[in-house]
Amino acid sequence: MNIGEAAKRTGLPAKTIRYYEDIGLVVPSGRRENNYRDYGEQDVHLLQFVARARSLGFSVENCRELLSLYRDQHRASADVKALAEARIRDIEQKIRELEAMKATLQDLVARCHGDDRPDCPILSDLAHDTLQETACCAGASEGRPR
Amino acid sequence: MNIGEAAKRTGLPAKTIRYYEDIGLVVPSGRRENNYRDYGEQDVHLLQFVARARSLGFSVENCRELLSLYRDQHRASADVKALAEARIRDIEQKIRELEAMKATLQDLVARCHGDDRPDCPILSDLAHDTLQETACCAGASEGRPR
DNA sequence: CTTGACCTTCCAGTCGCTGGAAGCTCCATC
DNA sequence: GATGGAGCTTCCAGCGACTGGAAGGTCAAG
Repeated sequence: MNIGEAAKRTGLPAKTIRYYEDIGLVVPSGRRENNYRDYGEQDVHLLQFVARARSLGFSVENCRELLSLYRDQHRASADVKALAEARIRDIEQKIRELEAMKATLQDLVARCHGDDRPDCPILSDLAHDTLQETACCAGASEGRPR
Repeated sequence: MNIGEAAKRTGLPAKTIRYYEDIGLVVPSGRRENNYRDYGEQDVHLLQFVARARSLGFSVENCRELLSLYRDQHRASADVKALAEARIRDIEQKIRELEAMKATLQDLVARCHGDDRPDCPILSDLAHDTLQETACCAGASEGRPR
C-alpha cells in the first residue's frame, strides 16, 4: 500500500512515517517500480506499535529499543519492564514538577485582585522572589515589597 | 558587572543570558570599552524575573509579555492574572495527560512478570492495541489477541 | 612573557517533527 | 491525447529554548 493509506491506517502523518524511515526506525520492505514506498501489513503493524509507544511518552530512542526487544524472540521481559518503569519514574517526576508550579501559580492568582488597577502580586512575586534550587519554587508566598 | 557575575547572581548560564539578549528579551544597558557586556542591578533583576517565570513554566514569549506588563506602569492586573490562569490550565491539561500515561504503564507493568522469559504483556499491548483518540489511551486494559 | 580564566562571535546540534518548494506519477474526465 | 488534481518523491528550513564547540580577543597573576 502507498504511504497515504499507511498514514490513514496508523493515524500518523505521512511526513512522520517518512521521518521514521529517515532515522531508521521503521523502514518499509521496498519500493514499487514507480519509486513509491510500499507498506505491508507488518510495516503498518510496527508503525502502530511506535505510535502507541510514543503516545505513552516513550522517546523515539526508547521506541527503537522497544522495537528491537519486540523483534528479539529471546528477550527477557524484565528488560521491557525496566524501560516501562523508568518511564513511569520520569512521568512521576514531571508530574511533581508541574504540581509544584501549579500550586505556586494558584497561590499567586488567588492573591491577585485581577481588575484594571496596576497593582499586581503576581508581578511583584516574579520580580522579587529569588528561586530556590528545589523542584521549582518552594515557598513563593512571601511577596514582600522591595 | 561581567556576564559571568550576572550568571552567578541569576543562576542562569552565561550562554542563556546571551541568548536572551539575542532574542531581545533582556538586553543589558551597554558594553564596556573592551566590548564586554556590562550588567547593572536592574538587568540582573530582570533576568531573575525571567528565570522565575521560566521556572513556573511560562514560555519565553510569555516572559516577554510579562516583562512588558511589568514595565508598564498602567497595566491592568487582570491581564497578568489571565496569563497566569492560562498557564494553570496548560499545566492541568499536561498533568491529566501524564496521569493517563502513567495509569496505562502501571497497568502494563503490573501484568508483566518481568523475568528472563520472553513472554511480555507490555510488548503485546504495544503491538496489538490500537490507540483511541482521547487524552491518550482510554481503555488500555483489554490487551486482546488479534 | 606566559598561562589560564574569562570574554567575544558565529555556527551547528538537540528532539520530533512540520511546512514548503520543485518535480514526478497516476487516474479520471473532456 | 490533453488536462487537471491528488498523491507521491526529494531536499531544505524552521519550531523552542537552549547548548556545545571552535576561533580568537582581554585581563590579571606569577
